[in-house]
Amino acid sequence: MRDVALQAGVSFKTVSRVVNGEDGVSDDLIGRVEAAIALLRYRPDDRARHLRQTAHHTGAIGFVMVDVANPFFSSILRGIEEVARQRGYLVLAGSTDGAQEREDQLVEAFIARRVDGLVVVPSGSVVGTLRTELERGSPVVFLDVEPDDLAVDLVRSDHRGGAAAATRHLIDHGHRDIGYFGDNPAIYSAGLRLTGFHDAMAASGLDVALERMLTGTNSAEAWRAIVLESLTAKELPTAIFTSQNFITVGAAHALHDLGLRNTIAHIGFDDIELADIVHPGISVVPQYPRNLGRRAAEILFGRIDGELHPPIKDVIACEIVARGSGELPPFR
Amino acid sequence: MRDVALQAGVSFKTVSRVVNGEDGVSDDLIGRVEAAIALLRYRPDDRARHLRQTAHHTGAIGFVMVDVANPFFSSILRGIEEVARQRGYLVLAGSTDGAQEREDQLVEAFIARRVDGLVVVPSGSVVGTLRTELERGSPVVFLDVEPDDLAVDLVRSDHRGGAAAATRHLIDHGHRDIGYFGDNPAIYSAGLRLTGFHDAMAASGLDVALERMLTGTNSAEAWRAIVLESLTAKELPTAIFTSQNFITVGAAHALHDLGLRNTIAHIGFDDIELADIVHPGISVVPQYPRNLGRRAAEILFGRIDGELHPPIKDVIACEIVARGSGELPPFR
DNA sequence: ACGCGTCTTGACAACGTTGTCAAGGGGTGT
DNA sequence: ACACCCCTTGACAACGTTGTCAAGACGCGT
Repeated sequence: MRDVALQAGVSFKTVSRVVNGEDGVSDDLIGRVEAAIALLRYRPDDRARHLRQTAHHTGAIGFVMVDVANPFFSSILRGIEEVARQRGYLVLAGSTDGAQEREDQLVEAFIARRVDGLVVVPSGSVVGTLRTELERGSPVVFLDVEPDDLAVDLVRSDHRGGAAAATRHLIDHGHRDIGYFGDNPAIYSAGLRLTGFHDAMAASGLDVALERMLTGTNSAEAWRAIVLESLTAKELPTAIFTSQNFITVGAAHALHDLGLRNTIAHIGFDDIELADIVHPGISVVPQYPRNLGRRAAEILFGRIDGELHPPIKDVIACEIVARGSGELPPFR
Repeated sequence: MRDVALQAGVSFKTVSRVVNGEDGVSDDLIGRVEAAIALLRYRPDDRARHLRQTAHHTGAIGFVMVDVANPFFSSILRGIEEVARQRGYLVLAGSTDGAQEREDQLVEAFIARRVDGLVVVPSGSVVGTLRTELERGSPVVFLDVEPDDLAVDLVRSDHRGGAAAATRHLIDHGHRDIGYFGDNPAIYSAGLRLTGFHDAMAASGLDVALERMLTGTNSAEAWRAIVLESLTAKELPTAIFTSQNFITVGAAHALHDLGLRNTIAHIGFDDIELADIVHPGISVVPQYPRNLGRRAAEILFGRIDGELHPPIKDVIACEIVARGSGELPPFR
């Protein structure tokens, strides 16, 4: 900016005025300054700009998720981005892979860059940097995961209700021996889904046939192997519930490998591409992640605008999409 | 920082020293400063930090893509993030939806925040803000799209070769009437894939049976309708090539709707979840987007580190994954 | 007791920008 | 001709941080 001022032969305050389109600058000077800007390829520095205007916002929000490569999260990100774009905001995003340490790093980096707010899918309980940030009063909206001891803004699907509905769906189709495959129940959503599964089983007085829970396994390939191995026991369940998109894909592959896709009923949490052209179609309890993201961003911007109402809890109901695999009768 | 200094009864320079872990501060003062930091919940401001150290880097790179919700791009982002994380870098990312205006906005916003470099999937020809940035000498790596008039670092798949191989694959299985579905060929990769298709057809002296190209259609649902409508003509092609993941999914659905999945051969560009458990499996020419992202980020960081070699052009070869649908014989 | 070096600490400028205020020029009303 | 006001322009401080340098305290050798 100094260079531009020198080139145009004006004070750098005048350059600032031109850059910001303030009026009260003569056409002559505007022309000279613009010429100098083009000549020197000057670009204003938002860091300095925001630094000076301490009261104002920085035009960026952060999104801390588990893994962008998971379409569930990238769709959420897309939803957040849509809302942010309308407001001229930028979204900083990062994947934690479920690691607390990485979550702390990301939150710290975002805060150091002075984002105006955060949408977070916490990895575990809310401790460390994130908790400090909440205490400082930074706008934070939780997504998918509800911290147990904090009153915060929250958007999530009804994991427990959805899982219970899915399980009941299998029971209603005559199944008694139902297997469950899910992430480590210490993960909030995974825990709730397991609880929902137990809810429905208990309500019908059924014992759980098979339960496999695993930590840190986030590829469909890994789950394929796990399900494959689990279903080679002599006593097979007549139906399975898979509590997450990668698991559903892995299990579908495994059932396919074993030639059991028409034998063992299957219903999954999260929707999946092509789920309706396989045969039988894969029945699921879909979430609508882009909407989750949009909603979270809307709440966040409300807070950024200074809205002070008590914490919002949006728990979005889940309904079953029946495509065939979840409606198979028990094979025995 | 001033407040922390006041609270601890030291100069703010001493606080700076403690925050940055410089030595030459007595244990007594370190203790007092740390207590004050905890008490006041102080967080350093990276904007001011980087502003002062003009020579140094800001620890962020930008990624401009078409749409994060497309797994192809979110996987690239993930790859970039992995490399960035190792270096302690943050990734700013944004979707353009293929709009030049939005691309300009994003590049401008990233530059205004002084990212150290950019990975870009340009929407059209390289004009406007991005071109100016290149001229200024900012490190930029192009991904998936090669600008026609610029010598730049580039990572992409061999769109033309891959499409030609896919088409030849169909021809080798006896097909003569082959239909093509793809994005507007003005889009770089779509154009090359169409050219590859034509290459293979021409090499075998075949006429193109059916060609549908569309602009701005980026949902599988929309493509399903388009393919559905195209395949109700009396004279059906015996095979189709779909040049992108959403199109492949849409076409698979459409073929399924028409009961033609076992009749019309089908091969697609980009891999797809579940492509191997449908029947027949969907043959594809996969890309490995996470690797593309990693590679682009590595080149970018090389430039950021000041490497000066001539532009790198990584054109990654594509091979066919045969799963059944691409190996169906002509039905007539 | 004095000079010297080392170690700790602080004062101040600088980074690139905007907010505040004052100075100068020109026009208008009397 | 003079007072007044408005319009344009610039000087300077401030934002939160780090780099530079100097000042003071302390220990050691003579």
